[in-house]
Amino acid sequence: MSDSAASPHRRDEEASILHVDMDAFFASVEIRDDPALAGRPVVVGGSGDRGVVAAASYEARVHGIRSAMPSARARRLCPHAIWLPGRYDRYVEVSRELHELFAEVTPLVEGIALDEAFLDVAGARRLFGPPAAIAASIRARIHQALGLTASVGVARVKLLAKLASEAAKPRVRPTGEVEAGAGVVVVEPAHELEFLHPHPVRALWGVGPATEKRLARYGVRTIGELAALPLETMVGALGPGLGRHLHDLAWARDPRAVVPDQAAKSIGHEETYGRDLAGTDELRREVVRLSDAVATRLRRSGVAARTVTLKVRFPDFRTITRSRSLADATDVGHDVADVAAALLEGVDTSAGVRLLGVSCSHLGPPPARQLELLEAGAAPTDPHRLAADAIEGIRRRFGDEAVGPATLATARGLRVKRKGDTQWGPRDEGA
DNA sequence: TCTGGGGTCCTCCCACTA
DNA sequence: TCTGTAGTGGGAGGACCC
Repeated sequence: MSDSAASPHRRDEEASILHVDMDAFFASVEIRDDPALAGRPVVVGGSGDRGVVAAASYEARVHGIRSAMPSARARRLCPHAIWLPGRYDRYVEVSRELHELFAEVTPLVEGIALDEAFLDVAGARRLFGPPAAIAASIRARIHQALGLTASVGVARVKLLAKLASEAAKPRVRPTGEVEAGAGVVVVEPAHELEFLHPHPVRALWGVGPATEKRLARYGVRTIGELAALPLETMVGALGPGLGRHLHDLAWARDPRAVVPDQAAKSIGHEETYGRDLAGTDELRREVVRLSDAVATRLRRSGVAARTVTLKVRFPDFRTITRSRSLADATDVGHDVADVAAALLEGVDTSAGVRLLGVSCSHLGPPPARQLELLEAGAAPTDPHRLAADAIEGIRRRFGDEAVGPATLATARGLRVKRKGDTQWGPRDEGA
């Protein structure tokens, strides 16, 4: 038997993928920026009744508070917690600094969220040593440069690197004490299944509440139990796509590479309102506001969209989407709003509206650039586009609130939507 | 327990076309 | 011309991720 047959993986497939995950990121940034918060239960998230927890310090987690938990429940669990609304722009800034540190090690960085990324360090070994040493040094650099702590998982494939970083994190003991984490956990290729199989199926990428429930009907609760199931059974239970995918993951087969700088496939905004919206005028105004924000981001990203999707959530939480594709791609707020408003007209909103969303997909080069390709020097002649160009120029100089659709004007200025301004739910109207 | 925002991907259905 | 079929793209919705 050859070496490659005796071991589960080829020798060149070493553990060289890192998953770096910041610990309680948003809360930690707040505590770092205001040391008076240190050691106290800090919760970042929407403080209103319809908000959710974005991040909780470990002192808050001791009380059972977790991210994505409804704020009302978190408040009951820990009434004396310190609530912060979150500063999205600040987290983006810190995340950028974090990525600068990653770039010192490898260009192969795939950002997953503001606070986590995969790094492929196979090519960095000659300069920086084995992946485990790179992981420890990145962790130390983050602490030294940013004053924040991270947990790092190292493995041959993404799935295992992610589970390893989770295993490296601090945790709350049942006694309520916070136990420091290992900081770095390496899953050696020879011990992958031993590490993977005791995890619950929910730990697999692609298994949420619905799939977990379906698997439970087959008596499958752990990844090891899932791995023991024949592939045909998995395909029968979950369909060919998901069934095969999960079966592979359960055997530590995860072919996904670390892919840096992936272009966005859609750009959108949605907002849950503190009170349900009613009335055509109010809804239409919100559609214009969301469309304006989406179009602004399209233009700043240098793309135009062919499909506009409107999302409506009713007071009973039923959610529908309606979309329409255009003959020509657009990045003009007026065009997006026109389509979104037409879609809204086809929806019965008499029961009220809890959430509205507008998103754009099928992204490609903007019309001006398409024209340029055909006819160098050609200028756009569409009046809405000319207006949009002018608005963009003014906003770049004087800020987003300087100019915008007339329908958004109020006595206190323009009500312009910004990314991250209601990230974790509507603001507490009493606050 | 009463559920955010910004995304991606997959599946199903339907209409159109060859 | 009609019918069956397969491929394709749009639209809708569900599941999932952080």
